[in-house]
Order: sequence, then C-alpha cells, then structure tokens
Amino acid sequence: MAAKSAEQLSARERLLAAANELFYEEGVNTVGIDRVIERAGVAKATLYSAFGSKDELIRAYLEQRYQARRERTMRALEKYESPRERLMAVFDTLADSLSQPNYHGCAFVNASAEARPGSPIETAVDGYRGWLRGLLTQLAQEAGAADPQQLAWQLHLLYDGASVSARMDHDPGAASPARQAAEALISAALG
Amino acid sequence: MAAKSAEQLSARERLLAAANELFYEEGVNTVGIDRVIERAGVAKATLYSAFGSKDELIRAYLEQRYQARRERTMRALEKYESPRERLMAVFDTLADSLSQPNYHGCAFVNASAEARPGSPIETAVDGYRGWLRGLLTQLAQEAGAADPQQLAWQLHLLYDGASVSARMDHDPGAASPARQAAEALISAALG
DNA sequence: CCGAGACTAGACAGACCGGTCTGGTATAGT
DNA sequence: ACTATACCAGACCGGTCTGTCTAGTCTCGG
Repeated sequence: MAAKSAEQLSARERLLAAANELFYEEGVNTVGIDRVIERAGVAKATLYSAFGSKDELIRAYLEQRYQARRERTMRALEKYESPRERLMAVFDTLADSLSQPNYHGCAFVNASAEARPGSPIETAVDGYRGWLRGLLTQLAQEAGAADPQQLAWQLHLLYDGASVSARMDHDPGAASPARQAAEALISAALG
Repeated sequence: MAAKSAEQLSARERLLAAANELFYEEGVNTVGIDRVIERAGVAKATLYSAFGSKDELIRAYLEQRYQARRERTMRALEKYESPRERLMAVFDTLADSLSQPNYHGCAFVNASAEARPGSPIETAVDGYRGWLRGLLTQLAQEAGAADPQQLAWQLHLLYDGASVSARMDHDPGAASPARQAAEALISAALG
C-alpha cells in the first residue's frame, strides 16, 4: 500500500512513470523512446520486453491515467448521498485537475489528436469515455432526470469543454462556469 | 469571385489546399513536408520560398480555417435579427460542421495538442478562440444576459465539448445536445 | 533578345525515429 | 556451484524528418 521508494520501483513502473510525465507534458508523438528510457533509467531492451512496442506503452500510459481518474472520481462520489450532489462531485474532481499547475489538457483528447486511426490508443480512449458517460448517465437517472442520456451527454460536453478551455485559454478556472452550467442543466432536467 | 480552376491556382494556393486536406485529416506532426508538396504538385523549394518553414505553413493553414469559419458563422448570423436567435445560429453552423462526413475534430484543438509550446501555432489558436469568445460575449450582452462573460464562457464550453464529442465518440449529432443545453442556459441567464 | 522571377526535380545533410541485437552484470532459487 | 531471470549499456539497421542547395525550365516585360 505504501509508496515504494524510487530505487525499488520495478523497471516497468519506472517506465510508466516516465511515460506519464513526458507523454502528458509534450505529447506522445513528440517524445521518442530514447527520452523515455533515459528518464526511467532503463535499457531499451527492457522497454520492449515489457511493452512490445511504443503504441502499447502509450496504451498502458492512458490506461493508467484512466484508472487513476476513475479512482479519484469514485472516491469523491462516496462522500455524498444524493445523486445530485454526486453529479456535482464529478465536477469538483474536474476542478481539482484543471487547477493543477502542470495541467496540459485532457490526456485522452491530446493522445487521440495524435493517434493514427486504428491504433491501440483509440481502444483506451473509448474505454475512458464509455466509463465517464456511463457514470453520468447512471447518476442522471438516479437523480430522476426525464431523459438521463441527454442530460449525461450535456454534462459530458461541459466536462470536455472545461478541459479544452483550461488548456487553450490558459485559464485554470474553467471548471467554474462548467459547474454553474451543470447546476442549471440539472435543475432544468429535473423540473 | 468565381473559383479558379485547378490548373490556374498559384503554387501558394495549391500548397494551402494540400496542407488543409492532409494536416486536418492526419495531424500536423504526422504529415511530412514531402507529402504536402507531392499532393500540391509543387517543388520543395517553392514551399520554403513561400512559407519559410513548416511551422509557418501550419500557421497559414490554421489562419485559413479561422477565416473560413468566421465567414461561415457571420453569414449565418446575418439571417437573424434577435441576439438570441443569432446566438443559436452559431450552434447551427457548428452542427453543419460536425455532421460533415470528413469531420475530424476541431482543427485548432488538434493542432494545439501537437504543438510545441511557443510555436506560431499557438498564436493562430489564440486568435481564433479570442474571436469566438468575443462574438459570444457580445451576443450575450445584446441579449441582455446578467453576466454576459459567464454565459459566453458556458456556451464556449458547449461549443468545444460538442467538437470533442463528435470526434471522440464518433457521433456527428453532438451539436444537438449542445444546442439544447445552450437554449436552457440562455433562458436561465435571461430570467 | 535578354534577363529577372517563378517554378520543377531531385540530391543531399544532419538529426532523429522505432525497433533489434549483442554482450555483460547482478541477483535469487535450487 | 549452477542456472534462470531480470536488467543495463549501447551499437546498429532501415527509414523518415525538416531544411538547403544545385541545376535546369518556362514565361513575360522591356
């Protein structure tokens, strides 16, 4: 459970950590294999025995971010009882992410923009988006929305829009209008 | 005024057309100079005498798309009188774009995800986003919103979110929930 | 007729790409 | 003590990248 100290991380874990930093900050295409292994302090052969290809390393990097986001979001949900509060908790978690100093946009949007069609990247992206949409839909239904799928889609648009705006407009407060809009849309959908 | 036939387009125009197709469909980093000049039927030296660098070609490509979108949007606005209808016309134009068969996401979001910080790409992106935000703010103000900047920001989030969703969820109808949400937010902001 | 400007074709440079392979070391299980 | 495993360092391969440069063609104004 406790975090391992840097020296005792396995080669695979160090590779994933290095990939997470470099791919997220500079883009999956810009960053070459050599920079990843250099930061991880790992031999090139080790990377290829662990992941098989760069595409698979990228997929593992996205999968890791997906799991981390899911856990963070679910942990925030647990603090509330009502579906409506739980919906807003999703946007609270988003606000936390967007206001972090090294925020560089949604990793999935960025990776998808660089991905070749049919690459394993798209699989990871679909998984992440499917989970978030499903979560929003379920909460919208529990809240009693007349059309839960429609409300979930609208909230998903706000979620994505805030991620885009935070990066492209250099404004870490983009989650605030998203949150207010979400409140208004939820109220309208329940009335 | 009339479109020139393909043969009498200047080398610069043919380069911009080729860049528009290739960069938009496959990404600005993935597509190399050689593919652009091959499609344009132009020598490499001509590209570099006309644009100076690949980055500048990308900037010109984005600038061209920005102008095209601005003209299309403004033309749609002119058909309406009331600020509220004019706001919705912005989303009508968006719906047209998203439902085109070769839609590959917002060119500015995609290019920005691939851009190195400080590259001329960011200048073009800022110009585009500043124009759209300004337009939305002005219309929101004319419509009588209590907080025009807040409403404009919210609508901008929906606009971006729909672009992202159309591409990443493979759903060209993403403008529809954006439009409905925009209606609800505008009503709430005027009430 | 002459020369300037715009253009084409393509070789070339230097860097970097993803990926493979060899060779050597350190450690742990039996 | 032997061996399997995991790992590191780095050479190497074929290919691609942006950008430069040479050399030759075509057109048009004066």
